[in-house]
Amino acid sequence: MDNLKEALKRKGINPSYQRMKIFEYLQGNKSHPTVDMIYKDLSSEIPTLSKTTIYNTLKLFAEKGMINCLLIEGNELRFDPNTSPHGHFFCVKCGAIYDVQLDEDCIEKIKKASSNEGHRVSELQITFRGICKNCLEKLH
Amino acid sequence: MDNLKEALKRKGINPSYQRMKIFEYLQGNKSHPTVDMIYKDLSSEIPTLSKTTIYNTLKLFAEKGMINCLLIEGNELRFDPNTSPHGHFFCVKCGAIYDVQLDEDCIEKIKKASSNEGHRVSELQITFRGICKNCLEKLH
DNA sequence: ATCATTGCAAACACTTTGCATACGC
DNA sequence: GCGTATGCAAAGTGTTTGCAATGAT
Repeated sequence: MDNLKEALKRKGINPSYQRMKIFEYLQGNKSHPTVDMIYKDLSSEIPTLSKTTIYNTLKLFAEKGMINCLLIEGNELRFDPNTSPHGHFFCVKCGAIYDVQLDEDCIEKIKKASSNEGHRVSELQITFRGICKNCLEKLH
Repeated sequence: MDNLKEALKRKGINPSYQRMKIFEYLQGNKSHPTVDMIYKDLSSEIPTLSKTTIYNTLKLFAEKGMINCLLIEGNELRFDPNTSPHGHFFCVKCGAIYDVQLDEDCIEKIKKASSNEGHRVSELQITFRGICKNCLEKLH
């Protein structure tokens, strides 16, 4: 718990109990959870937890560059503690989201395509949609 | 108007007045409009037009592969009549969305990265965020 | 007459806001 | 004690649904 506290402090974030718990949850959960998932999973441990706090906390984390907000499916935000450049595969069948490692050269090349048109690119989101490995196997 | 009618028929879509008008609007408007933009722009011409009809029509067009639905910013769907593979640049300052031409080889390479992990990719969305050319120029 | 399309109103789902309470130094 | 963090309730926003009215053949 102390290392969580230190990690938040280092980012200039006051390490309250809720913030530490949400941060811990994100670290141990790479499934790109929604606010609702975080709420459901943590409210047994923190019965008074409110969604407002989760929204506030995630917004704060995102502002400090600790997590990325993803808009992948429907109207639900998802949160990703992995801020290194990578893509996401969304399974239209089961709704799972997988990280996809991408070739660095390709990412640079693609970023340049946009810069070349005169825009200043700060972020790049690459999202795949299709049917995931697990669902494909179940079809047999 | 007749060529619009034919285009819809060819796709197996009953060419009602509303559908033709919405299709025409999309053809002449490459700014990736939202439902609200379409509604505001067309309701002067079609005073009885309802958003439900726009939603229904766009859903139908998307199912027939005539347009793509984009989830780029906030919680608003955007619609793109250009179904060839390309990326989108979203300006965080003015909200404009630009098409970005992408290197075909790169797209193929990136698609493979995901297929290699065992998933079956059917769609790929590439979205840039940053400050657009116009806004950069205004900063001087 | 029949079937598809339209469009209003209500329901929904996710997010944000306003504000009073509780917490921590 | 004071400033920040929390959390309830209400409002806001985009989308979907239910269903009656309309339109086309």
